[in-house]
Amino acid sequence: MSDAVDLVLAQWGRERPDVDVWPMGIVGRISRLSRLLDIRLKEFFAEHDLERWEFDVMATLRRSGPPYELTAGALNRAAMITSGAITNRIDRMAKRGLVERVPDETDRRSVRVRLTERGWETVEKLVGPHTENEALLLAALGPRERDRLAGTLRDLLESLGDTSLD
Amino acid sequence: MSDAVDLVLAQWGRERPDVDVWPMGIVGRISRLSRLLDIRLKEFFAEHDLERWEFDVMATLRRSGPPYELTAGALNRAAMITSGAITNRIDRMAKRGLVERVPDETDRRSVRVRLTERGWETVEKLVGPHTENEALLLAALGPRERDRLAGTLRDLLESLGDTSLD
DNA sequence: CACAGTTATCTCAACGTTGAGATTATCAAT
DNA sequence: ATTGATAATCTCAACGTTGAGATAACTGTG
Repeated sequence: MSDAVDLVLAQWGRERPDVDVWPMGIVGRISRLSRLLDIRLKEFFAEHDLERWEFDVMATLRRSGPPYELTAGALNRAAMITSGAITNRIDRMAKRGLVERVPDETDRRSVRVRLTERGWETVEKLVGPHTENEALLLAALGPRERDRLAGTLRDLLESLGDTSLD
Repeated sequence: MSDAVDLVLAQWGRERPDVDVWPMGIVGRISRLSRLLDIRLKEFFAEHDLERWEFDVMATLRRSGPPYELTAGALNRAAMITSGAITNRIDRMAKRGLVERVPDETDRRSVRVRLTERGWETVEKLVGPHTENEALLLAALGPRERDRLAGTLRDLLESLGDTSLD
Protein backbone atom coordinates (compact mmCIF):
# COMPACT_ATOMS: atom_id res chain seq x y z
CA MET A 1 0.00 0.00 0.00
CA SER A 2 1.05 3.58 -0.48
CA ASP A 3 -0.15 6.99 0.63
CA ALA A 4 0.12 10.56 -0.58
CA VAL A 5 3.60 10.89 0.84
CA ASP A 6 4.89 7.83 -1.01
CA LEU A 7 3.92 9.61 -4.19
CA VAL A 8 5.88 12.67 -3.13
CA LEU A 9 8.95 10.55 -2.48
CA ALA A 10 8.59 8.75 -5.79
CA GLN A 11 8.30 12.04 -7.65
CA TRP A 12 11.42 13.44 -6.06
CA GLY A 13 13.19 10.18 -6.82
CA ARG A 14 12.38 10.65 -10.47
CA GLU A 15 13.11 14.38 -10.69
CA ARG A 16 16.05 14.64 -8.34
CA PRO A 17 17.61 11.21 -7.88
CA ASP A 18 20.69 12.91 -6.49
CA VAL A 19 18.89 14.06 -3.36
CA ASP A 20 17.82 11.56 -0.72
CA VAL A 21 14.57 13.02 0.53
CA TRP A 22 13.81 10.38 3.18
CA PRO A 23 13.17 12.98 5.89
CA MET A 24 10.05 14.08 4.01
CA GLY A 25 8.65 10.61 4.55
CA ILE A 26 8.49 11.40 8.23
CA VAL A 27 8.02 15.16 8.45
CA GLY A 28 5.40 15.09 5.71
CA ARG A 29 3.45 12.32 7.36
CA ILE A 30 3.51 13.91 10.79
CA SER A 31 2.24 17.12 9.26
CA ARG A 32 -0.56 15.47 7.30
CA LEU A 33 -1.55 13.25 10.20
CA SER A 34 -1.78 16.21 12.48
CA ARG A 35 -4.11 17.99 10.11
CA LEU A 36 -6.30 14.94 9.54
CA LEU A 37 -6.58 14.22 13.24
CA ASP A 38 -7.44 17.87 13.87
CA ILE A 39 -10.34 17.62 11.46
CA ARG A 40 -11.65 14.42 13.00
CA LEU A 41 -11.39 15.74 16.54
CA LYS A 42 -13.06 18.96 15.50
CA GLU A 43 -16.00 16.95 14.20
CA PHE A 44 -16.24 15.04 17.45
CA PHE A 45 -16.31 18.14 19.63
CA ALA A 46 -18.71 19.93 17.32
CA GLU A 47 -21.25 17.22 18.15
CA HIS A 48 -20.96 18.37 21.74
CA ASP A 49 -21.14 22.08 20.97
CA LEU A 50 -17.51 22.60 21.87
CA GLU A 51 -14.35 23.75 20.15
CA ARG A 52 -11.36 21.49 20.43
CA TRP A 53 -9.27 24.16 22.09
CA GLU A 54 -12.00 24.70 24.67
CA PHE A 55 -11.78 21.07 25.65
CA ASP A 56 -8.00 21.24 25.70
CA VAL A 57 -7.98 24.19 28.07
CA MET A 58 -10.50 22.58 30.38
CA ALA A 59 -8.74 19.22 30.26
CA THR A 60 -5.46 20.89 31.18
CA LEU A 61 -7.12 22.43 34.22
CA ARG A 62 -8.95 19.24 35.14
CA ARG A 63 -5.94 16.97 35.08
CA SER A 64 -3.83 19.41 37.09
CA GLY A 65 -5.96 18.31 40.06
CA PRO A 66 -7.72 20.38 42.77
CA PRO A 67 -8.33 23.28 42.87
CA TYR A 68 -8.41 22.92 39.08
CA GLU A 69 -6.71 26.19 38.34
CA LEU A 70 -3.55 27.34 36.55
CA THR A 71 -2.07 30.69 35.56
CA ALA A 72 -2.75 32.07 32.11
CA GLY A 73 0.93 31.60 31.35
CA ALA A 74 0.88 27.91 32.19
CA LEU A 75 -2.08 27.50 29.87
CA ASN A 76 -0.51 29.17 26.90
CA ARG A 77 2.65 27.14 27.28
CA ALA A 78 0.58 23.97 27.44
CA ALA A 79 -1.36 24.94 24.33
CA MET A 80 1.72 26.20 22.47
CA ILE A 81 0.08 29.45 21.50
CA THR A 82 0.89 33.11 22.11
CA SER A 83 -0.20 35.24 25.04
CA GLY A 84 -2.65 37.20 22.94
CA ALA A 85 -4.42 34.04 21.90
CA ILE A 86 -4.79 32.68 25.42
CA THR A 87 -6.27 35.97 26.63
CA ASN A 88 -8.80 35.74 23.84
CA ARG A 89 -9.64 32.12 24.62
CA ILE A 90 -10.05 32.69 28.32
CA ASP A 91 -12.32 35.65 27.59
CA ARG A 92 -14.64 33.58 25.49
CA MET A 93 -14.65 30.60 27.82
CA ALA A 94 -15.38 32.85 30.75
CA LYS A 95 -18.36 34.26 28.85
CA ARG A 96 -19.62 30.72 28.35
CA GLY A 97 -19.18 30.03 32.04
CA LEU A 98 -16.65 27.25 31.54
CA VAL A 99 -13.81 28.93 33.45
CA GLU A 100 -13.39 32.00 35.65
CA ARG A 101 -10.53 34.38 36.35
CA VAL A 102 -9.34 34.44 39.93
CA PRO A 103 -6.81 36.97 41.22
CA ASP A 104 -3.57 35.41 42.39
CA GLU A 105 -2.90 36.36 46.02
CA THR A 106 0.85 35.81 46.00
CA ASP A 107 1.65 37.33 42.62
CA ARG A 108 -0.64 40.12 41.54
CA ARG A 109 0.66 40.11 37.98
CA SER A 110 -0.75 36.63 37.56
CA VAL A 111 -4.26 35.61 36.76
CA ARG A 112 -5.38 32.19 37.85
CA VAL A 113 -7.86 30.49 35.59
CA ARG A 114 -10.20 28.15 37.37
CA LEU A 115 -12.51 25.50 36.02
CA THR A 116 -16.11 26.26 36.95
CA GLU A 117 -18.57 23.62 38.07
CA ARG A 118 -20.03 23.63 34.60
CA GLY A 119 -16.59 23.31 33.02
CA TRP A 120 -15.73 20.46 35.35
CA GLU A 121 -18.86 18.56 34.44
CA THR A 122 -18.24 19.08 30.75
CA VAL A 123 -14.78 17.57 30.92
CA GLU A 124 -15.94 14.79 33.19
CA LYS A 125 -18.65 13.83 30.74
CA LEU A 126 -16.37 13.92 27.70
CA VAL A 127 -12.98 12.49 28.70
CA GLY A 128 -14.17 8.95 28.24
CA PRO A 129 -15.95 9.37 24.88
CA HIS A 130 -13.17 11.58 23.57
CA THR A 131 -10.54 8.99 24.42
CA GLU A 132 -12.61 6.24 22.84
CA ASN A 133 -12.96 8.35 19.73
CA GLU A 134 -9.19 8.80 19.56
CA ALA A 135 -8.70 5.07 20.06
CA LEU A 136 -10.98 4.51 17.09
CA LEU A 137 -8.90 6.87 14.95
CA LEU A 138 -5.80 4.86 15.89
CA ALA A 139 -7.44 1.48 15.44
CA ALA A 140 -5.03 0.63 12.64
CA LEU A 141 -2.25 0.17 15.19
CA GLY A 142 -1.73 -3.01 17.16
CA PRO A 143 -0.85 -2.79 20.88
CA ARG A 144 2.82 -3.44 20.11
CA GLU A 145 2.97 -0.81 17.41
CA ARG A 146 1.29 1.73 19.65
CA ASP A 147 3.93 1.48 22.31
CA ARG A 148 6.78 1.54 19.87
CA LEU A 149 5.31 4.52 18.04
CA ALA A 150 4.71 6.46 21.25
CA GLY A 151 8.29 5.78 22.31
CA THR A 152 9.79 6.93 19.03
CA LEU A 153 7.71 10.08 19.01
CA ARG A 154 8.76 10.85 22.56
CA ASP A 155 12.43 10.55 21.60
CA LEU A 156 11.86 12.96 18.77
CA LEU A 157 10.02 15.45 20.95
CA GLU A 158 12.78 15.43 23.50
CA SER A 159 15.48 15.87 20.89
CA LEU A 160 13.61 18.92 19.64
CA GLY A 161 13.52 20.38 23.12
CA ASP A 162 9.81 20.18 23.74
CA THR A 163 9.26 22.39 26.74
CA SER A 164 7.16 20.83 29.42
CA LEU A 165 4.28 22.45 31.21
CA ASP A 166 3.96 23.27 34.90
CA MET B 1 13.39 10.18 30.01
CA SER B 2 9.99 11.81 29.72
CA ASP B 3 8.40 14.59 27.74
CA ALA B 4 5.44 16.95 28.14
CA VAL B 5 3.02 14.26 27.04
CA ASP B 6 4.23 11.80 29.65
CA LEU B 7 3.24 14.37 32.23
CA VAL B 8 -0.22 14.62 30.72
CA LEU B 9 -0.64 10.87 30.87
CA ALA B 10 0.59 10.74 34.46
CA GLN B 11 -1.84 13.46 35.49
CA TRP B 12 -4.78 11.69 33.95
CA GLY B 13 -3.65 8.48 35.61
CA ARG B 14 -3.84 10.22 38.95
CA GLU B 15 -7.09 12.10 38.39
CA ARG B 16 -9.02 9.57 36.34
CA PRO B 17 -7.45 6.11 36.86
CA ASP B 18 -10.62 4.61 35.43
CA VAL B 19 -9.95 5.96 31.95
CA ASP B 20 -7.13 4.56 29.85
CA VAL B 21 -5.89 7.59 27.97
CA TRP B 22 -3.17 5.86 25.94
CA PRO B 23 -4.38 7.40 22.64
CA MET B 24 -3.32 10.81 23.92
CA GLY B 25 0.23 9.50 24.02
CA ILE B 26 0.14 9.30 20.27
CA VAL B 27 -2.31 11.98 19.15
CA GLY B 28 -0.78 14.49 21.56
CA ARG B 29 2.72 13.80 20.38
CA ILE B 30 1.87 13.99 16.70
CA SER B 31 0.19 17.31 17.33
CA ARG B 32 3.09 18.77 19.32
CA LEU B 33 5.69 17.44 16.92
CA SER B 34 3.87 18.97 14.00
CA ARG B 35 3.89 22.35 15.67
CA LEU B 36 7.53 22.16 16.68
CA LEU B 37 8.62 21.07 13.22
CA ASP B 38 6.57 23.90 11.71
CA ILE B 39 8.44 26.41 13.81
CA ARG B 40 11.83 25.01 12.89
CA LEU B 41 11.04 24.83 9.19
CA LYS B 42 9.69 28.34 9.29
CA GLU B 43 12.99 29.54 10.71
CA PHE B 44 14.89 27.76 7.97
CA PHE B 45 12.88 29.30 5.14
CA ALA B 46 12.93 32.73 6.73
CA GLU B 47 16.70 32.69 6.28
CA HIS B 48 16.03 32.40 2.57
CA ASP B 49 13.33 35.07 2.46
CA LEU B 50 10.62 32.51 1.86
CA GLU B 51 7.48 31.29 3.58
CA ARG B 52 7.18 27.60 4.12
CA TRP B 53 3.99 27.37 2.12
CA GLU B 54 5.69 29.14 -0.77
CA PHE B 55 8.32 26.45 -0.88
CA ASP B 56 5.67 23.76 -0.57
CA VAL B 57 3.72 25.08 -3.53
CA MET B 58 6.85 25.40 -5.64
CA ALA B 59 8.12 21.99 -4.61
CA THR B 60 4.79 20.42 -5.54
CA LEU B 61 5.07 21.93 -9.00
CA ARG B 62 8.74 21.05 -9.35
CA ARG B 63 8.41 17.40 -8.46
CA SER B 64 5.41 16.93 -10.76
CA GLY B 65 7.94 17.14 -13.60
CA PRO B 66 7.85 19.11 -16.86
CA PRO B 67 6.15 21.39 -17.70
CA TYR B 68 6.06 22.09 -13.94
CA GLU B 69 2.43 23.08 -13.78
CA LEU B 70 -0.70 21.89 -11.99
CA THR B 71 -4.26 23.13 -11.64
CA ALA B 72 -5.17 25.30 -8.68
CA GLY B 73 -7.36 22.47 -7.46
CA ALA B 74 -4.51 19.97 -7.44
CA LEU B 75 -2.47 22.44 -5.43
CA ASN B 76 -5.06 23.02 -2.76
CA ARG B 77 -5.63 19.31 -2.33
CA ALA B 78 -1.90 18.78 -1.98
CA ALA B 79 -1.63 21.54 0.61
CA MET B 80 -4.81 20.48 2.43
CA ILE B 81 -6.21 24.00 2.45
CA THR B 82 -9.39 25.59 1.10
CA SER B 83 -9.92 27.08 -2.31
CA GLY B 84 -9.94 30.63 -0.96
CA ALA B 85 -6.54 30.12 0.55
CA ILE B 86 -4.92 28.74 -2.57
CA THR B 87 -6.25 31.64 -4.64
CA ASN B 88 -4.67 33.99 -2.16
CA ARG B 89 -1.36 32.13 -2.18
CA ILE B 90 -1.14 31.95 -5.94
CA ASP B 91 -1.89 35.68 -6.13
CA ARG B 92 0.98 36.54 -3.86
CA MET B 93 3.43 34.13 -5.44
CA ALA B 94 2.54 35.44 -8.88
CA LYS B 95 3.29 38.97 -7.66
CA ARG B 96 6.69 37.75 -6.51
CA GLY B 97 7.27 36.15 -9.87
CA LEU B 98 7.59 32.64 -8.50
CA VAL B 99 4.66 31.16 -10.43
CA GLU B 100 2.34 32.30 -13.21
CA ARG B 101 -1.27 31.53 -14.13
CA VAL B 102 -1.73 29.87 -17.49
CA PRO B 103 -5.16 29.30 -19.05
CA ASP B 104 -6.06 25.65 -19.46
CA GLU B 105 -6.86 24.92 -23.10
CA THR B 106 -8.91 21.79 -22.56
CA ASP B 107 -10.92 22.94 -19.55
CA ARG B 108 -11.56 26.65 -19.39
CA ARG B 109 -12.78 26.49 -15.81
CA SER B 110 -9.32 25.45 -14.75
CA VAL B 111 -6.30 27.58 -14.15
CA ARG B 112 -2.94 25.99 -14.54
CA VAL B 113 -0.24 27.27 -12.23
CA ARG B 114 3.22 27.10 -13.68
CA LEU B 115 6.58 27.44 -12.00
CA THR B 116 8.53 30.36 -13.45
CA GLU B 117 12.22 30.26 -14.18
CA ARG B 118 12.82 32.13 -10.97
CA GLY B 119 10.63 29.74 -9.01
CA TRP B 120 12.38 26.76 -10.53
CA GLU B 121 15.79 28.08 -9.55
CA THR B 122 14.61 28.79 -6.03
CA VAL B 123 13.43 25.22 -5.51
CA GLU B 124 16.49 23.81 -7.19
CA LYS B 125 18.75 25.74 -4.87
CA LEU B 126 16.87 24.82 -1.70
CA VAL B 127 15.76 21.18 -2.01
CA GLY B 128 19.11 19.91 -0.88
CA PRO B 129 19.65 22.25 2.09
CA HIS B 130 16.02 21.91 3.15
CA THR B 131 16.27 18.14 3.18
CA GLU B 132 19.51 18.27 5.11
CA ASN B 133 17.87 20.57 7.61
CA GLU B 134 15.02 18.13 8.08
CA ALA B 135 17.48 15.28 8.48
CA LEU B 136 19.11 17.27 11.25
CA LEU B 137 15.78 17.72 12.99
CA LEU B 138 15.28 13.96 12.85
CA ALA B 139 18.83 13.10 13.90
CA ALA B 140 17.54 11.43 17.06
CA LEU B 141 16.31 8.51 14.97
CA GLY B 142 18.51 5.66 13.84
CA PRO B 143 18.14 4.28 10.29
CA ARG B 144 16.08 1.35 11.55
CA GLU B 145 13.77 3.51 13.57
CA ARG B 146 13.25 5.86 10.66
CA ASP B 147 11.93 3.15 8.42
CA ARG B 148 9.73 1.65 11.07
CA LEU B 149 8.33 5.05 11.99
CA ALA B 150 7.64 5.99 8.39
CA GLY B 151 5.86 2.68 7.88
CA THR B 152 3.68 3.06 10.95
CA LEU B 153 2.73 6.60 10.04
CA ARG B 154 1.84 5.50 6.53
CA ASP B 155 -0.49 2.83 7.90
CA LEU B 156 -2.18 5.43 10.04
CA LEU B 157 -2.57 7.87 7.17
CA GLU B 158 -4.13 5.23 4.99
CA SER B 159 -6.52 4.13 7.69
CA LEU B 160 -7.66 7.72 8.03
CA GLY B 161 -8.31 7.92 4.32
CA ASP B 162 -5.63 10.40 3.38
CA THR B 163 -6.58 11.52 -0.09
CA SER B 164 -3.74 11.50 -2.54
CA LEU B 165 -2.83 14.24 -4.94
CA ASP B 166 -2.81 14.17 -8.72
C1' DC C 1 14.92 51.71 49.89
C1' DA C 2 15.52 52.76 45.06
C1' DC C 3 16.82 51.20 40.54
C1' DA C 4 17.25 48.19 36.70
C1' DG C 5 15.95 44.08 34.81
C1' DT C 6 12.64 40.55 34.38
C1' DT C 7 8.03 38.50 34.27
C1' DA C 8 2.78 38.14 33.59
C1' DT C 9 -1.01 39.64 31.23
C1' DC C 10 -3.60 42.42 28.19
C1' DT C 11 -4.29 45.39 23.95
C1' DC C 12 -4.62 45.90 19.21
C1' DA C 13 -3.47 46.29 14.33
C1' DA C 14 -1.96 43.36 10.62
C1' DC C 15 -2.42 39.20 8.44
C1' DG C 16 -4.15 34.61 6.69
C1' DT C 17 -7.67 31.05 6.61
C1' DT C 18 -12.32 29.52 6.45
C1' DG C 19 -16.60 28.72 4.34
C1' DA C 20 -20.43 30.19 1.84
C1' DG C 21 -21.94 32.21 -2.30
C1' DA C 22 -21.21 33.82 -7.18
C1' DT C 23 -19.55 32.88 -11.71
C1' DT C 24 -18.37 30.30 -15.53
C1' DA C 25 -17.66 25.95 -17.78
C1' DT C 26 -18.22 20.90 -18.51
C1' DC C 27 -20.75 16.62 -18.67
C1' DA C 28 -24.63 13.35 -19.10
C1' DA C 29 -28.94 12.35 -20.62
C1' DT C 30 -32.62 13.25 -23.33
C1' DA D 1 -29.52 21.11 -28.86
C1' DT D 2 -31.28 21.89 -24.13
C1' DT D 3 -31.50 21.17 -19.41
C1' DG D 4 -29.89 19.97 -14.84
C1' DA D 5 -26.24 18.48 -12.15
C1' DT D 6 -21.51 18.77 -11.18
C1' DA D 7 -17.00 20.98 -11.07
C1' DA D 8 -13.20 24.72 -10.86
C1' DT D 9 -12.02 29.04 -9.34
C1' DC D 10 -12.64 33.46 -7.34
C1' DT D 11 -14.77 36.84 -3.98
C1' DC D 12 -15.40 38.47 0.46
C1' DA D 13 -16.93 39.01 5.22
C1' DA D 14 -16.18 36.86 9.61
C1' DC D 15 -13.05 35.02 12.62
C1' DG D 16 -8.70 33.76 15.21
C1' DT D 17 -3.75 34.07 15.72
C1' DT D 18 0.49 36.55 15.76
C1' DG D 19 3.73 39.65 17.53
C1' DA D 20 4.96 43.98 19.21
C1' DG D 21 4.06 47.29 22.60
C1' DA D 22 1.83 48.89 27.03
C1' DT D 23 1.01 48.25 31.84
C1' DA D 24 1.75 46.64 36.27
C1' DA D 25 4.23 43.90 39.57
C1' DC D 26 8.01 41.21 41.25
C1' DT D 27 13.17 40.37 42.21
C1' DG D 28 17.73 41.16 43.45
C1' DT D 29 21.56 44.25 43.96
C1' DG D 30 23.82 47.97 45.91
